[in-house]
Amino acid sequence: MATDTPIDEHAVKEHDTLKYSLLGPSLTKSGQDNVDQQKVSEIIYNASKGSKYFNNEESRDKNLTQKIDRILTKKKQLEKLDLASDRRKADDYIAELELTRDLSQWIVHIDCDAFYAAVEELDRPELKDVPFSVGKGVLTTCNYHARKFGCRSGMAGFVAKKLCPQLIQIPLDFDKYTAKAQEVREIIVDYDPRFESASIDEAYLNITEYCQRNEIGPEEAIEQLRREVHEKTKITISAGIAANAKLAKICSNKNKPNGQFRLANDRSEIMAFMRDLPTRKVNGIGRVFERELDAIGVKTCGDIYGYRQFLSKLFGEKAFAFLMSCYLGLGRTTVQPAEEYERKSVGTESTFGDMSDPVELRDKLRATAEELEKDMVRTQFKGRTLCLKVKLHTYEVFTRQVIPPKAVYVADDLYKYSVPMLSKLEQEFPGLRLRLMGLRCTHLVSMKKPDTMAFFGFKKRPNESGEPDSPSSTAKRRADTLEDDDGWEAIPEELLFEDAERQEREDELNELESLSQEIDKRRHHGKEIVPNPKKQENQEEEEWWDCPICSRPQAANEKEFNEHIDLCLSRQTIRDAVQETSDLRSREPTPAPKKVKTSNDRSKGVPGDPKQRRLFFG
DNA sequence: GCGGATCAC
DNA sequence: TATGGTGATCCGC
Repeated sequence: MATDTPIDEHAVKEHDTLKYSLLGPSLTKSGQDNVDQQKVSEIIYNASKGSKYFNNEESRDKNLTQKIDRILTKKKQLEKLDLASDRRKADDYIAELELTRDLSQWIVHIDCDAFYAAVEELDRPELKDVPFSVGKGVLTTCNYHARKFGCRSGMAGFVAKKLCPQLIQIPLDFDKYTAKAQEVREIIVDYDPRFESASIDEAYLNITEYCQRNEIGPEEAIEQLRREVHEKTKITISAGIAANAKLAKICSNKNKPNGQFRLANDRSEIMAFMRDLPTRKVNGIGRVFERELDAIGVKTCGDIYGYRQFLSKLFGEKAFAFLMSCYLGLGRTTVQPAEEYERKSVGTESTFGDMSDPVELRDKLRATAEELEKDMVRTQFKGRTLCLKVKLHTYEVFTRQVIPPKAVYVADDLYKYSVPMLSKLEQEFPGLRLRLMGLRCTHLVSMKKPDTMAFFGFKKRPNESGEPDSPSSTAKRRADTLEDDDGWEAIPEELLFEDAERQEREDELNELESLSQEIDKRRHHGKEIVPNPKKQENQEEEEWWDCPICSRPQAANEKEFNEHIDLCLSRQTIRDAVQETSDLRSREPTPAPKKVKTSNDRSKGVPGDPKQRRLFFG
């Protein structure tokens, strides 16, 4: 650092935080110990400087600095007050948490080392001794040779090339990684049949029972597991063994690659372990929260205790509870198959060259809708809410959502109901120019029949053997029956609308659907109402437009008219009536039975069908 | 409930 | 030449 030039101290600080941020989210990952971070940071900074990406990062960094200033101001105010009751509240909570401590399980987290790179090396042994990355535009992962140069996942390819000019970049082959991951799973299932896939290359196991049954210690068992995986798949894995999932996850990073670490199931050892652990090592504390905590003086999990009286007021109740569990080294001791988690959304998004032509944007939206339909069919869901995501050419991200009159999954519907959101954005940001577009369905309605029907109490006809369905046989069937059988009894009469009423509601549904189409046509392809404000002047003869929904005349102002229509469309009463009708009509009521609640675990893993899980950064 | 922000992988 | 995709959660309004 130049010390002879006088620089505004504040500017230097911002400079540094930005550089730190530009280093990327995987800074704490392994393989970086011998890297000169200062030099790497300088190269990344210079390679990025002036780009739109850089400008956006700079802007985000400034916002965060302001947010931190507000946090510090608030902390100063709090310090003037009597926080005895807050401290007592925290102490009571700690005592309460302590009662939940469970040291009776051996939980293991395993993590394949540089997984994608390792799989590629098996196919192409010549890669073993040279630095290479998987993924071209952006690195999804890279081998340990490349990491020595400062290359890491999430980094732009051209930046990585600056750090390591001889870097070889090879394309992704997701099917290959999935197949290899399956080989690994076939081995670990012997150690815990209910193991939990956390991603394509990570899993949690509870080996308590395995160790008891085989009269083997946890460390020995995991050494054996790792050896077996290596022998049979040629993949090396790292593992952490501890009393709960949070600790196991931290431990698996301790002796990476190809190593393991055990933290004893002992309260004081766990407390000592956490005391010196940097906050960033905990799953759920990222770059932002790390900076916020650092600003108030919390650098390690042990530091949390001394600030317990401030935390809930500064960061909220959830963060308070989470931080307390970090200080104590507590975490979940349950491990369960990923399929038993409830999926909450299905979505797709893609990046492209800057695009601002309204017709092109609509084509892109249509293509996105078609992609989403595929995923909705594959996962067997409809969505009650549809969410449009855009990223401007400046990298700013915006989302907009609507509640269509019925649960949707067909591309035509996805498109139909998302186009108005796009049009609105075009009004909001004249000359809208995008680099990314995405669609996502939430508030999912399952299209899988057996389970949902059982949940609502509809009985299956007696099966062929004549014996009634036991709960266990129902559960057993659930896993693999997706086919559309029609063996359900008629829906009990009392659950249906009266015929006349049902007919009426169906009519309402049909009418509303055709109305929506009409609205869409008139808004975006018709002559009376055009999204392009420039064309508006020519069609100002009419003073009023009739709302196609409520029939009431509205001022002939495009913006207000659209807003009125949105209001009409989203009227709760219509929505509910239509939703109920369409649900009953298709005999798929759903909300699938709530399966698992995610506790105060701040980790954001992606449960769901492991086969479909996409993982990019190993 | 909506939209922005953060996080994991 | 020029910085990802999928999914989850939390917060402020």
